[in-house]
Amino acid sequence: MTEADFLQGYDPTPFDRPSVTVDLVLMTVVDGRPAALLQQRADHPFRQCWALPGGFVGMAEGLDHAARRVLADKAGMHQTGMDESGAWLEQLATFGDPARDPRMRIITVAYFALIPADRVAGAVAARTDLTLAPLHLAEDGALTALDNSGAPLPLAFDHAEILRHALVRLRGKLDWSPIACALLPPLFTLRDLQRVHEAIVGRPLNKPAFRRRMLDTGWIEGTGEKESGTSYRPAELYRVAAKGDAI
Amino acid sequence: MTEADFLQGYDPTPFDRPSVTVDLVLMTVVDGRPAALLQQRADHPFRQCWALPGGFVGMAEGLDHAARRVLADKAGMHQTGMDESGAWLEQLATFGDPARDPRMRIITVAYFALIPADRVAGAVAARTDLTLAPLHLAEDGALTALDNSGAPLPLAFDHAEILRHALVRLRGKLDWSPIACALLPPLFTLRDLQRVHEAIVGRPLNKPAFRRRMLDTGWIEGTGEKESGTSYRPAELYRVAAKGDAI
DNA sequence: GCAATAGTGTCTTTCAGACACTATATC
DNA sequence: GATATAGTGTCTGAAAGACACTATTGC
Repeated sequence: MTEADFLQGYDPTPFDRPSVTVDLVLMTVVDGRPAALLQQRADHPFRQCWALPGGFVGMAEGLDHAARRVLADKAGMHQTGMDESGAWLEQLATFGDPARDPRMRIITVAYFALIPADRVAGAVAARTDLTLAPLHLAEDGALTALDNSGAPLPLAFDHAEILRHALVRLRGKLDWSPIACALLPPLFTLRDLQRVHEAIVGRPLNKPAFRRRMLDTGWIEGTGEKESGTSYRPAELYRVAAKGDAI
Repeated sequence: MTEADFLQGYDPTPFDRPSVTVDLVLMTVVDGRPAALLQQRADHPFRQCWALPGGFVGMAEGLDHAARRVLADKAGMHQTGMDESGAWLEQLATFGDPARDPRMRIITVAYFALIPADRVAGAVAARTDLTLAPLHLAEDGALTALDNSGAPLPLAFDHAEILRHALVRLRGKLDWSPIACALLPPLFTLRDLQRVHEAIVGRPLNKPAFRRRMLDTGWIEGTGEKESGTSYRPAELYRVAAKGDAI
């Protein structure tokens, strides 16, 4: 029997199957702190709790595609120019505890997106069910998302755990990938980049050392242009280098 | 309506769903090279090709549990003592291209296990459909699994891609986690550990520097015991320290 | 003593942190 | 010129690579 014959007679129906969703941790930096986009649930379960934007994976749709769709639709972003302009999207991990959703067995593939704060702010301001919640990682590893007053937000499902993974991953990749550039506009100064790094690692960094390190990596390149609108010496504008390594 | 009421009336059936499997990259070091356990397929599709051991995720079973079950069953290992003695198991990534399996939509969560070579060798020798294939990562990033004669093995599905991810992950974690110790017996010498590191990174390492680095991390601790059976000066035996950090 | 490897002392190089200094814009 | 920040020169200390040396076992 050839493989083609085999496939023609194959019955794919006998077993019960879990549902598969994609959840998106859309992170950015607001007021010097890492923050994630959360959506307040209108329905049970976990009504009124805050959840990551997500959606079911279509039967003919790849996982990355589903994540991109959630980024464009549910997260309230406009699809226009989302990918070209350097939104960082990568798979984070998959969460499949049988009890993680009380309705039914749902396995979720968590993704991790980075976008400059100003690109998200508009969508958040236009909708009351969305918020950019600052994240706080305690010494003991517990993660909390905070509201405007600094009080912890109630999180739905296992989303606190997913957020924790995302923040740990973001911190871990800072030193060996140009990931932080995805949180800045296409043109940025080294000061801007340093502030993003400081927000994520949670402590001040040494200026000359940071500058040396960034320029040595080859991740970014100077444009020769300078920023404008400052009342002091304007800094040079940089952009992500064409040969920035992926993954 | 309370959440309990909602759940009682919830109908989880309406949508079509993908199948979800777990695939296991069981890696070890053989003859100074990284190698992975592969199983030759007896059936279509990809008959005669080599595949990662895997299995469907049960409806009431967590992902980690499924991976552990595959490690114990399909990989031909005996369950006895598998976890206590430090087999490393962690989630790698999830692969869900709609066309990755010609039968139907199967999303697979890949796991990554590390076991000392001698623990796998017995199971492999006892079965003709299992092999420990040395892995070769080319300069251009392409991964090939080799047979005894050094010829590339034909790999099923997207398993070459999964193997590539596993080897890249293993290399990346070497420097900041005690992961390599999982490829050695409970007691080992610093020379053994260095050889494992050299096998994975693919180049010789400096002895004093390696020794300093390993002892400074606190990942391992000396036992005071020495190896026996050598015809030269016996080396001290080390073990993984009790406070070795996880993740 | 010989062979073989374990384990260490130390020099050099490299790189991060720290600090002070110079440079350049607006006002 | 005052001010504020950009950007750099240089010292110091920590850690890696390299090499040679001493130590300890079996034969």
